[in-house]
Amino acid sequence: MYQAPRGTDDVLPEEFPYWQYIQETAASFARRYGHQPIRTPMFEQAGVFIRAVGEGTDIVEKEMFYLRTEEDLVLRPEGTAAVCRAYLEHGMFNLPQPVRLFYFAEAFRYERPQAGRLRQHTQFGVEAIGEEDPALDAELIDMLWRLYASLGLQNLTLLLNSIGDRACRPRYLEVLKAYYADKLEDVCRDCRTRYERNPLRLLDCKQESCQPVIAAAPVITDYLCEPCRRHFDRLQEYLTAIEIPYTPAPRLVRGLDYYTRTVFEVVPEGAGSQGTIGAGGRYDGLMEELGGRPTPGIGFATGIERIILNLKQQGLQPPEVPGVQAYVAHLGDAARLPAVRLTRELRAAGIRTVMGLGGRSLRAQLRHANAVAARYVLIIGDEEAASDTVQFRDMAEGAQQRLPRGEAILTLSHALGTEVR
RNA sequence: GCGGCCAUGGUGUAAUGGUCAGCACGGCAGAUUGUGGCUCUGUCGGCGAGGGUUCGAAUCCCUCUGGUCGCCCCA
Repeated sequence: MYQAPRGTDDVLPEEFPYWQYIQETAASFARRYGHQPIRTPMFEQAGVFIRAVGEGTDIVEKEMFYLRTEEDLVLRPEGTAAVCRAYLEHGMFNLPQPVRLFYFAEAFRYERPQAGRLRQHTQFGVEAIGEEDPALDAELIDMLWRLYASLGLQNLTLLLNSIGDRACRPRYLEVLKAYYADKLEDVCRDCRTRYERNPLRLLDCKQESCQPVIAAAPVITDYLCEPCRRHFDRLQEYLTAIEIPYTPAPRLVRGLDYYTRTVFEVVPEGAGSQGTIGAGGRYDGLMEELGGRPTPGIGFATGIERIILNLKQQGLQPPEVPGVQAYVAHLGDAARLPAVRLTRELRAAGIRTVMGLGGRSLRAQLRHANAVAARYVLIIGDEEAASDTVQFRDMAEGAQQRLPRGEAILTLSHALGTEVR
């Protein structure tokens, strides 16, 4: 038997209420903040991500799905870089800035699957490009935070940090490396590698043995240049003003190289390693990396599957999605065509309808109607077919009456509270 | 990419080397002429795949596949 590929999930009908609920809520939030939808291809030239996400990152180095082509195409491993490519390609810098966008996009990463970590997952992403005002940072953080609240998620923590920019980060990294220089024997092997390749990630090490070293390490926020300092201070001012309870996280860094200044992450209480449900940050250097003019930007992404995981853990149910409203049961050869026509008419009237199939007994059809939770059943037999009437049955009440066909449709529409079109 | 645990019908499970792999839920059908939910009866359907050990394997061993937990990384 075939199985879905490793690390992928089928989303079955019973799961769809979650998806619909989250997507509708998220889209409505994005629009409320002035954002418009965008959709980019599932695959891109590999360079888009190599340039944007960074050559030394895990995503680029070992997690991209390369397609079998000569063009070096890869399945999109994240959303931001692709949207920035589209921004440049379509000259969106000619639009009123900032350009505010949102999207739902599948992302693909070749990783070892775990609960909350899939090879294909879906992100709700939001980007605001072309403005560096920290008030914009605050807006996006606000959107993400309120979205979770609106979905009913509890006990979340918003971690916030600034990782500086090209002006001040190199200086900090030197300080950090100087600090680590005489401690390399005390830290784990990975950290020794990080020391050479990506010192910022030293702070992110989870090894027990490295914690004391990290705890005493110099903190980047003490080394921010004046503009970054100011940006970060303002952002915190704004967040406080709009009552977003953030937690300063001076050691928070992110695994994508394009981030500058603001970075943030939302984690549930008691989060494991797959805990982060949403994260983002500013990427003021990214457009240049992709060959465009210097253009600031900020965005976030949140994983739909992880949101669902947390909704379930917290016992939160999505609103029910409507099911079948009417069922057309029929028996006898004379009722065959009238039943098909009636079904057609009901659907034309906007009523969600299914018809009994397979020439089954009336008993079987009613049982079926009950199983698919149809509230009303319209029954046509020989007599009804001959007189152009139907038996109109309310399954919940158990009441039934014979009505002329047209009247039955009106009665049904009325009962369902819908208008016949 | 590293380490641990796990794998029986669609779902949840029982059977720890030896009767046709049992049960529940579920699907379908039936319980007199054209009426659902409850009940009863019948029926459908399984040892993840491939090797090996053994007289004999769901059960022991190996490989693969998949899941899961921790690490790494990330949404």
